[in-house]
Amino acid sequence: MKLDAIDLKLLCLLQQDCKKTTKEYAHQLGLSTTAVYERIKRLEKSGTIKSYVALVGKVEVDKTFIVFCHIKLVQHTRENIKQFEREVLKLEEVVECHHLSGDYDYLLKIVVRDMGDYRNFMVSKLTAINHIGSTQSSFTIKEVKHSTAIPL
Amino acid sequence: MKLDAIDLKLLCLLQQDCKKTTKEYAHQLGLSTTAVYERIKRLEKSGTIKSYVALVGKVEVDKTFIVFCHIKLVQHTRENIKQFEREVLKLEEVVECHHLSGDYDYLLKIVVRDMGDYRNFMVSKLTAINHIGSTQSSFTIKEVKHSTAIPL
DNA sequence: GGTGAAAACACTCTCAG
DNA sequence: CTGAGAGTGTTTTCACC
Repeated sequence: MKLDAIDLKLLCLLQQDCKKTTKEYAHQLGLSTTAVYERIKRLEKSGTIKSYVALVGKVEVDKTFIVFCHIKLVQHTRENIKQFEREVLKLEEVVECHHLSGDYDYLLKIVVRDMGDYRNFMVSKLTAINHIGSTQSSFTIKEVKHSTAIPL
Repeated sequence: MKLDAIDLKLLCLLQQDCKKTTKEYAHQLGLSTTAVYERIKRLEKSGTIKSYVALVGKVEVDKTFIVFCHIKLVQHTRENIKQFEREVLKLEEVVECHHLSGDYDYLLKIVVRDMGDYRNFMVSKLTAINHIGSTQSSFTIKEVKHSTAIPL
């Protein structure tokens, strides 16, 4: 879909806070509420806006242990890749999984409570998946920045 | 703050979709709308719910090039670390920055349009930051999984 | 494509129990 | 936590620019 400058500005606002009133967005964009209302509906229907979600504080729910785990498969057959990805999707602790270029095949971002929980996750869930050759985990000492907004 | 089982269930629902009506959450939780209304307000005020945001499709806004960039600093003085982190926060293309354990010091997640834009970003923005020793970039071939929800 | 008003509706929020 | 009521925002349509 074609997006003009106002659409991008609106998306920026919605990526920061989606619970304001249409009136307020209209004010910030210098448009009428109707115009903004219709733009939002259009963005929703076109799939540009995928969903509206609540962001939860890691500290408040006691899930502050973030791990990045690089994974190498033993063999890169189509079947192995498919099966690995299917299994990873089932693991709720894995919040992101990227098929990467470079030395390692995959990068997983895992969110758990502490090192003990991570060990349990590794032993009973992750390494239970077939075709994994090797893994390398790095732990987040400090989350310097985290944004869910796509830069526009 | 203390969270009971209902709070966690409610947070799960809100992490998936925050635009439903209180009535609907009440129905799914088997409570009255008022009870759910007050729980949500409590979660907001305690900071457990940090914000409500729109999630935007990468494809639809033409920002499908995701890069993970490992960074090593030349020297780990307190001043270097502070300055590096301050500079990184200013870069809108960087959606995540983690201070990591292991070989490299930082892991950055960068979202741009294509390889050309990434090169520009590297040359004119990232490498302009002081104290960077070496970098290593991996490109996402496929985003297998991406969730903004913390597993609860 | 945008505006402004108005009507119908639904939800938020408060309060008494 | 419940249920009902008052207040408010959304949603839709309309005539018009």
